[in-house]
Amino acid sequence: MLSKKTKYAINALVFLAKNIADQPISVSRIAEEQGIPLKFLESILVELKNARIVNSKKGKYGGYTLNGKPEEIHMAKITRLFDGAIALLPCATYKFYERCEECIDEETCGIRQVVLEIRKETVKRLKTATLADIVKREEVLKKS
Amino acid sequence: MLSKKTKYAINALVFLAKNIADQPISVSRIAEEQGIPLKFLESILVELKNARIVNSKKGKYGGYTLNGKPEEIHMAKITRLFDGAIALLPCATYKFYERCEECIDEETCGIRQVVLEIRKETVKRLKTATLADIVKREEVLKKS
DNA sequence: TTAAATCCTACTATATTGGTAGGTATTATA
DNA sequence: TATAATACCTACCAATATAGTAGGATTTAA
Repeated sequence: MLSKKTKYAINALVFLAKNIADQPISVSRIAEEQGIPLKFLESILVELKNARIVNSKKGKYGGYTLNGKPEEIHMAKITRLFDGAIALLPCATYKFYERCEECIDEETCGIRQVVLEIRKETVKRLKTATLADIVKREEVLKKS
Repeated sequence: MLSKKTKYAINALVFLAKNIADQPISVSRIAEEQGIPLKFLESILVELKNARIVNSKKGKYGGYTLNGKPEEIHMAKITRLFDGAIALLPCATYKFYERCEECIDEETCGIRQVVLEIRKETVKRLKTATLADIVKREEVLKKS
């Protein structure tokens, strides 16, 4: 499962992607419109800023903007930032690899092979799910 | 991530699949050979028994056997038993469905659509990963 | 009768999740 | 220059899940 933090982050980013303008958007506005607890969202946006996924502008009329095009920011990156590994087992990730403690022979582990295939497929799909892709999907869904 | 409980359960079941005989296999033997804490494995096997995935025989020379063919027992079932939902969001599962609290319109949610597709693909692969399939994969891997 | 097994109930330590509280620093504008 | 609105920082906290452990009761083959 994605944590609420990740889900909130994606929601906030999609909101930013839908509201690109000259003025940055404040945390309180995002929190209100997306139904996210204000203080929690604040901490999420600071993390997104440290990861250079958004830009911030301090002071009055400050707020956040996307750092990059909506086509470049995808769910895989956000998920990894907040939840860590995407794979179902530590031995099947490449960004957060760890050996399975109880595993006898990783190289010939059938479970790992299955999980590797699932991770590959999942990451591919999460990378395709850019902010632009999500916005587009919602437009299509609203029409039908 | 799969919990250790799920991973242990799959390991134990694969072990049972590799060692089908007239006599049931005791928890202590599985624990020893698979490197799983004995008491923890006991509780796992009781759950598997209650879910009718294994049979048990009490008393001396008792132990566990698979309830069903290795071709019929798959990772999706085990994962759902111990970890619950497979999908990345509660709104994208059918066995454990729950609405996302903060979601404004589930029907037109682009994130949900992505997650639904991932769940579908993942479940398909986990269902293909039967005990027989895992054993077969390991045989192939050992040859190369 | 005994040894070896499953099964049952209760407990526990640690980490993670999903927040809250309170204040500081920065900046546009009146 | 004062003020209001904003990002940013530090610390805390309650609830839940995870990964077990402890100690026995019950069952059964020999």
